[in-house]
Amino acid sequence: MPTPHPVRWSTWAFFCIPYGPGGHMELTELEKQRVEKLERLRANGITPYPHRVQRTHTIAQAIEAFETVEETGETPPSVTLTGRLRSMRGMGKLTFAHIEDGTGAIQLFLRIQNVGEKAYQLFAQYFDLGDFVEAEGELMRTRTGEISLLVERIKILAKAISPLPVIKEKEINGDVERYTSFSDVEERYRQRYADLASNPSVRDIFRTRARILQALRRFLAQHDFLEVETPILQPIYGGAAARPFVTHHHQLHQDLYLRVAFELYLKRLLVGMYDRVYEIGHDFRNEGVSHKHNPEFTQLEFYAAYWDYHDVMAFCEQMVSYVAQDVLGSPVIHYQGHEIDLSPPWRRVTLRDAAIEVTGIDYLEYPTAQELAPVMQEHGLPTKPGATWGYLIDKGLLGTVEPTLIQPTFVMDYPRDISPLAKSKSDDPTHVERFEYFIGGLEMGNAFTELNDPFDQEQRFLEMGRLYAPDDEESHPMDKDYVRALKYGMPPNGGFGMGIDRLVMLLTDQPTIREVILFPHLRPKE
RNA sequence: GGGUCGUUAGCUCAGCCCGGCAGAGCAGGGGCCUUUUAAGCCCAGGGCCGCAGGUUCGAAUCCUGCACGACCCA
Repeated sequence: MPTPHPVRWSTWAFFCIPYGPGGHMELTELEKQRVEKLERLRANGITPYPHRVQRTHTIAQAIEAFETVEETGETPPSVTLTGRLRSMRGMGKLTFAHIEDGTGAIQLFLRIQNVGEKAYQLFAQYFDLGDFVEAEGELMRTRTGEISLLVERIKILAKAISPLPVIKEKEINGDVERYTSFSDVEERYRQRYADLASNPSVRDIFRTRARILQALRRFLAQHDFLEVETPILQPIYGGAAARPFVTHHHQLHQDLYLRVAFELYLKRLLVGMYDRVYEIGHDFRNEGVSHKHNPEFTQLEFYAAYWDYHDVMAFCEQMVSYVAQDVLGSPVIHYQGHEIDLSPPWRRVTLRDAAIEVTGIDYLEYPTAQELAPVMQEHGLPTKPGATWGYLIDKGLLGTVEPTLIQPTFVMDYPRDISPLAKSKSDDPTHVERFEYFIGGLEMGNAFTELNDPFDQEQRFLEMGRLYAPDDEESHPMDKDYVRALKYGMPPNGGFGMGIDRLVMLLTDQPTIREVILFPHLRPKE
């Protein structure tokens, strides 16, 4: 017996809920006025939400076409354009308006003598800012020289009931002065659709974001990387020191974790004889939110057989500067007042040297947590009771160094106990071949020469279990299947992770991660 | 987790210090207007002042708590 599907139920509900004005929507005064206009349109035999559209040109195409015929002296073309009404300046029997589509904006020039008295009255009385319209006519220039559509016919395509925030701006000597805006940060995120609809600069951020992802994929493809997809729902999480989200599969009676990293699955693929794989997708970390952290964020990870972390560094600096060049036209970027040159080679410094440079503390002189913690406290650096040596170095020392790393910097060679998946340095078993890299004071990513010795790997998982309690957020549970994979043999390889949101912040000069995520996580309002 | 600041009309904000009728611009409504572009002019309207409590004859304003947000610190 099939269970009733929720969609069925809502179809049923659809017939029970009174539809249209007087239904269950709560309307403001302004919205009620617009519903009234919508009803008046219907009363005049006009459907406010028609099915089909006749567009001959995008606005950008129309402007280009007009500029072409202006040069050749041909007759301007008759076009049908569509877009959202952005401004209206009614002057009695004449109205100027602007419409905007995804490609640009153009002025409409409506005269009663062209569109006819009835149509003009309907437009003037019942069309509002925010409505989508279709307008047909001939392109021309007004007396002030602005390319405009002299409208012969105008039709509503979709009525907007809620008023969009109106942004008025004036150009003064090339500078745009904005008279009002939609700027309440919280409301912009909660109603991102209204934010995007009224703030073109916000739309630009996400166009740039898309181009960054395209450039990354192109660069990786050019270097023979295969894009793959691995599970988001995982029975055992791993690959990063992070607290996971837990969910549950009802039929299988199985708890599942949303992945905190792709790492362990991607490296299984190297066992399976793919030499170079990468994945771009979401990681989920059940941690605090901040201007640099969203619980769900976009990550790039790649693994390349026969590389070590030096090869990964060389590839990383090439890739990031390629993306900047492709998207911004230059490897030199400007982030929050800093000029940053992404051209290779980037500075390489060991974690130890970086820590000495910034904090004055050589952590090798204090080889245990018991010795290091008091020294850090003397220097006014944060510590945590019960923290391991590696944790103190990572959070306390590196955390202090991080904001100073404005120009791109590889910080190399990390303590072993916070790096359970990286290969030890052959001349120093207390450290591993690992780097993190920093740009603009932001941690951009993490990489290592990957550990491929199954016995060492099993040992590391066991160490993590001893060092950290199972519910500790730094804990790293044993993944027996991953160890089993390593027993079949995994080629030596270099692995790499990068926070895409942070890269987008950098290349769009945004101070917070929420500005580069379309729908960032927010607390429920009530 | 701590500190600072904020939440007033659809949007952007003033009013708060020093308690006394709830304000402006834009948007919206009515009127005039056939080359405007922040169009203009005239008229009228629009509010749970985030929520709850307290002080007071009287609270948007002072006090306390809470919610949400921003920034800084941890």
